[in-house]
Amino acid sequence: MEDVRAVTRHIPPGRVTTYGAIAEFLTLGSARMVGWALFQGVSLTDDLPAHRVVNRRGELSGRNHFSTPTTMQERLEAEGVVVRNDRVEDFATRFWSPNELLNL
DNA sequence: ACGCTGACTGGGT
DNA sequence: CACCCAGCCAGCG
Repeated sequence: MEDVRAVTRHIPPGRVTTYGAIAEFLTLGSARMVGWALFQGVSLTDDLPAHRVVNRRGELSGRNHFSTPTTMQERLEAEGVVVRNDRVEDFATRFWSPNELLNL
C-alpha cells in the first residue's frame, strides 16, 4: 500500500494513469486493491495526488471520496487536464504508465 | 463462515 | 462509445 502511494506521487502533473496500470506495475492481485489503498492513503495524508488516478475509461470514479465531489476535477483542470462530463478528454495521450519510471 | 459492496478490468455485443 | 457479464480481493455486518 505504501507502494501505491509512492507510484501515485510519481505521476507527473497534467498526466493521469489508471488503477489497472498501477495494479499491474506492482503486481497486485486486482485493480480494486489500488482504489482501496488510495482511499486509505488519502484519508491519512491528503498530500497524495490521487486525483491523477482514474479508471480505464478516464472517468473520475473516485471523486466522491474527496472533500467535495468536485475537488478531483478542479485539481485536474488546475494542472491543465480537460475534464468533461466526469471524463478526462484526450485520455489516450494524457495517460501515463508507471513503467515510465523504469525508463528514466 | 457467508454474502454484499466497491476509487476495477477485459472481452463480447 | 455504451452496456452487460464474469473474475477479482479486502472489509464489513
